[in-house]
Amino acid sequence: MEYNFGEIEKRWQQYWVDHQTYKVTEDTSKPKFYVLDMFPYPSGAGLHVGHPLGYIASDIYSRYKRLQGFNVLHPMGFDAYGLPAEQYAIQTGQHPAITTKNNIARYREQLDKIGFSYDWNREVQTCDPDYYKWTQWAFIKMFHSYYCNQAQQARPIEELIEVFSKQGTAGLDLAQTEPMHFTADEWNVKSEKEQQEILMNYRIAYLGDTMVNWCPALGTVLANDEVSEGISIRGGYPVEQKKMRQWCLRVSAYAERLLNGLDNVDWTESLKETQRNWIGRSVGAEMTFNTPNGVSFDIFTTRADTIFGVTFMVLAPESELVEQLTTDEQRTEVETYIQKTKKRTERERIADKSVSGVFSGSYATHPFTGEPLPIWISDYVLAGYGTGAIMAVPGHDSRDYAFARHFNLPIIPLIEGCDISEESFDAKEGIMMNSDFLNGMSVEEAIPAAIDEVEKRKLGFRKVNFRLRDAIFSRQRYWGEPFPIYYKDGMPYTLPESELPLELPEVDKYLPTESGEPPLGRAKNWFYTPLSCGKRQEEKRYPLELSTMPGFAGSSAYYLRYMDPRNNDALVSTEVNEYWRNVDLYIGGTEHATGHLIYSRFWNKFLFDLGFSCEQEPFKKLVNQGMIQGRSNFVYRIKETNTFVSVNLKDQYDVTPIHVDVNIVHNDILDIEAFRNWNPEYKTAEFILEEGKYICGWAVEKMSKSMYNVVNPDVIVENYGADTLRLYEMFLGPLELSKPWDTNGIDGVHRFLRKLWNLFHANGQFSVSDENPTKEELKSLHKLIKKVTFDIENFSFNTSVSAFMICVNELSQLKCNKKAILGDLLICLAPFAPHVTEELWHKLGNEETICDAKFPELIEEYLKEDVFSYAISFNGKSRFVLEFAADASNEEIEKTALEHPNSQKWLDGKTPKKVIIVPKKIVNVVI
RNA sequence: GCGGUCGUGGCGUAAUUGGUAGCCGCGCUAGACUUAGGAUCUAGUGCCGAGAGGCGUGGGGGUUCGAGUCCCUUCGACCGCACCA
Repeated sequence: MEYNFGEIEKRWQQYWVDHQTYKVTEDTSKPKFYVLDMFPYPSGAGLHVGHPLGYIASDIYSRYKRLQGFNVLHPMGFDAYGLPAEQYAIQTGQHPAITTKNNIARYREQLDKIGFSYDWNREVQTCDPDYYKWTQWAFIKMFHSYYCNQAQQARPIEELIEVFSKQGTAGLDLAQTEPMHFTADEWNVKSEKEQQEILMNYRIAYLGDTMVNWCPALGTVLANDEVSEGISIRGGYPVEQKKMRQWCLRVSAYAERLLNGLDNVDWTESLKETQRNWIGRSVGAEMTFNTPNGVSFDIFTTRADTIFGVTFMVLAPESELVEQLTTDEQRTEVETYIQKTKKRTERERIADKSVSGVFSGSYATHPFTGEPLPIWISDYVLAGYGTGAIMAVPGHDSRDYAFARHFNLPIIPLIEGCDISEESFDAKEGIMMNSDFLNGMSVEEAIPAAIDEVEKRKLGFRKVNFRLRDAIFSRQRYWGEPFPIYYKDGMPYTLPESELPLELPEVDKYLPTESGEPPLGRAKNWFYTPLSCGKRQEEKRYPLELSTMPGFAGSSAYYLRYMDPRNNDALVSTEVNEYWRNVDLYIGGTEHATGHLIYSRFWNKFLFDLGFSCEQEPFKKLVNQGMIQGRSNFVYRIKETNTFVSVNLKDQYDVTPIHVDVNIVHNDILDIEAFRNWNPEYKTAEFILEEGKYICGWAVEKMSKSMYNVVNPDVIVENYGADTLRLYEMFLGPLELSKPWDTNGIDGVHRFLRKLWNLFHANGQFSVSDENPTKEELKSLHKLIKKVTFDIENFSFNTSVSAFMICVNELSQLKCNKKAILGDLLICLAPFAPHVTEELWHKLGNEETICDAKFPELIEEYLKEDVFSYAISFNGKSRFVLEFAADASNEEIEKTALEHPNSQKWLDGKTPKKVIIVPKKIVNVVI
């Protein structure tokens, strides 16, 4: 009987569906384990072999945990809102919902073929109103919350309103957009609109006028993580800085907690470091500088110790201070400069490292020396970081140095012995000089001493600054969650929670309106009419928000929704949340390090503060799978002919390499017939072969259609079976490593599965022996159990596939087809190759499915050796190997080893100084 | 510039965590079988050497009886952040 993978896999997938094998419920009698994949965005191109890599790993881990008796939650869904579907809709007019639905169906079909153990009953799709109801709900909660820095917690805004009416802002420490101070009396006399405007300064979801990344080509604003080097990540269009009123999430309020929380999660150091960089905490001081004409402004510095080296001040061109500090004589020059910087795109600004700037005409007074400091304006100071103004210390900051050199400003050295003739001395080391009370201190001592003095003289205070910005949360696009917001008197109000979801309306076109409003401006009746006594008050029509939410909105709390996906009364019920808690293992790509993984942690912490999530961190352990690159194949066409020459002969001709579809190449050998049919142009192609074959060249490139190197998992499943695909993807190398997909070598893994099959299928019959296994067979099996347990726990799937191969090879040699050993072998293997194993398991007469079975106990007894091989080494160089009984004493081993004729040769009459015996391994003789 | 990860056969990789370097697979070589195949099986395969043996984990140095593993130094690759004050 052949190993008929196609038939087996089809049968078992049907069995799983019929028996709801992987349906999971909250079973409190079992410990829970939550394994999650980053859900995919269903693109039109379908899955390629790179996508399932992480899914296979998580599926293995899920199955392994299930076999260990855990109740495993292993769900899957789709991140269905996003730009590509909308761009496609703009081009074709097809509704993105349809495109998305089709793409999801295709993804689902492909995923099913690979044989994952997902509980599809729990599937979520972010564009489903039943799902985004809870995205909108969370937004409403954020709108109605503020962040208290003292309690380090989000709180309902009603509390704040109460406090304002009693004490104003006195004694409060709140996360805010702008510093504000008012008394209770001042608050109480304000109109509702004025109060609403003030509250906007504190809401966690707020409307704010901020510099945003505006992408004209996409017609929308983008978050910082959606832009790289001035180019949009989606589409690669230029992005410019623009001040706009946008919905924002006060992520920055959580900066400290997001940073500290990293210490309590089991993520890779590099990923944590990426997040730490992104959060960018720096400790320093905020200091006030005054000008003779009464204007004062604040700057942030991490180097308060260099205060005596300040020779000028610099403002960001966008800073509001520019207006106040520019003198009449300088006004024209300043305005010209600002116009010039405004015109430049972010990309141009980054690319151009040349020094530019303009003098404002004003001077600030040095707070210690009283010296006048010229105030300059330059785009090397960023408006968005710190206060948008700096004190320039050209001696010890390379950017200030370049600026000072360019404009001939004085440079003062502050560190004894430093050479600043060519460049600044930026290192935080050395002994201070030219610095009054700091002289003689090391930099390390001088930084806190300087800040102490600043605080003493009331010139400023200690301050922690973060690079992390608030997330810009509106997109001027169609295909996203509508905001549950309507406007009354120009102020935003939330819809009542009971009226959620606010469904995405139909529009005639997916483009901005003629007046430049977002596509939702095209929707008919996009108004909110309040409900009163169950009746819509048609006379009141309030316009609804026209922006939609960004892609990360729907993916921020999906892991919570999987716990309780059909609950219509809560995102997740408290009871269910307390059972599943958070994700034990999360697998996905590093590309989400500064996007989804920050937003999701923020979102969860917010829900935690309000008591909707019972854990501070959403993802306990996180593993990043590597990318699978493409392995392109080439044929070499001799120039101006239709003749192709095999790779090793190509140097003899003048050739053009041409990408050839990897699906018509096997082990780098071209299927000539298929090639002739591939493209009419090649119908009459001639070939110069080597040893009767056309061998293709190859290169590692990104997997993409244009390189003809996309390998579709369906094709592999068709030819080799899902089990081979799963095993091979794991066997390719460590999970975290990026590697090219190379179909060469898949036969080795496929052969292994056939070998396993053949162990129990001799002469076309399933045959299994009832005899007791021998010690040798048990030893082989338990070596495997030990290795597989260790490897899966350590996510070293490639080595455990190797372990299986070794075990099956050994059992083949022993011709072992014992029932007693087969059961355990199959359960060990189940995480990897469920179809083959379930099939064999079934044939054993076991009615249980693999998923009800238990992972076998390791019995160390079977691993015990009778004899051990010792390497006998002299001064660390091993020379020969001797065997000793397992119970041999050290004295015995030493004596025998030294008396061996080979030892005599190496000792050459000398007496050993020392003999070191490493148990079961080595006898090292030190001469 | 700052931070992180890593360098092992022709290739993908492994090494029980400081103890016989190269497991497993691909590829390659030879042989067997055969209805000649992109099939299967057996043996071999780090390098040099006929052999004994020598040399080998990017380079150099160190600690140790013993280093792929630890320390210093240097070269190289990849990733993240970056006019962030």
